[in-house]
Amino acid sequence: MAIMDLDPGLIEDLNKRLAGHGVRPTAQRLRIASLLLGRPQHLSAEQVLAGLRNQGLRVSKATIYNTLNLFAASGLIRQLSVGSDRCWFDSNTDAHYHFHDVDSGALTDVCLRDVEFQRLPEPPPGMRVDGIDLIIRLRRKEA
Amino acid sequence: MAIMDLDPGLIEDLNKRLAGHGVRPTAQRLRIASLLLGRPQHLSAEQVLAGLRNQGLRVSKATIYNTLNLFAASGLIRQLSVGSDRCWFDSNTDAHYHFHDVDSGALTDVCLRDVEFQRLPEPPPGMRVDGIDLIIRLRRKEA
DNA sequence: TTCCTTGCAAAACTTTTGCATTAAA
DNA sequence: TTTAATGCAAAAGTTTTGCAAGGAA
Repeated sequence: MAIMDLDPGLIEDLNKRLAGHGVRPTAQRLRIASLLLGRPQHLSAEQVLAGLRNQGLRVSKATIYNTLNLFAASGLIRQLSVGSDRCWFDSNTDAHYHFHDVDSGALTDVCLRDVEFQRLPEPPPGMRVDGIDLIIRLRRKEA
Repeated sequence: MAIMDLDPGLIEDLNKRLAGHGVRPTAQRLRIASLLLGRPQHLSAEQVLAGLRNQGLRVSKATIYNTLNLFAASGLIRQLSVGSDRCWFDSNTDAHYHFHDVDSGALTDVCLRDVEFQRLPEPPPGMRVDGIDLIIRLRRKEA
């Protein structure tokens, strides 16, 4: 399956997004981008690898990690640490928060305006706030 | 070094804390508790292991993980996921939040009353909020 | 005895690295 | 031609598991 099998308009669009973040758009990167960036979602490296291989593509694990780390460093995606094991790559880079269903592990976005802070602490001297990670842990309601 | 080398009052105190959480107070567990629970701190499993071995104790990695997981499950400590790699065990179980210095990796407590929410989202139907993890990422302020 | 805890080694799992090959500028 | 990206395998790091031995109830 060649990169040309993707919709040309989509390729063009992803090309611009990658280039706009200083990322050279290679075939593998476009593949990964087309899998991940299409809609807001949270995928593990393993899921991205499996998704591409299900399309019949030949991709290596190293390239997956290289690319996901590159995307995260250049601001195309966000890396989330939720459980203790693997981490998640979030295609939604708008500021937002998360619900975390502790039982199922599921992550759901919480949009920015559903949370308002009345008070936040001053950062220590010489430091500035780089971002806020808010995870609302959920459990099933007892009867 | 026997467990008796610990202050008897401390042992008694830890004994009660463990028992109060349904954890049988064995020698190794008391050792780990005395290292971790004495003051608010964030330690990795590796750090707990090294701390005990520095005291000349013979402890296995499996026991460290067994015990830390048991402590976390019984509410004696909290497990934190911050970076993507290892996780941290927090001896402070009071509700609180964290600063995370992205450059150094350092974690600092933010006390409950330094954060106030004006609005929080409703949990999805059938779910209840189990807790809120708030991590304020910090970077050095540019000149 | 019986059940639980511990140590040790090995396994499992996630992520990174080294290096040769390939592709792109 | 020169640099960067990719695949593969191996390595590194963290956490879990299997099992035998030891301890407590």
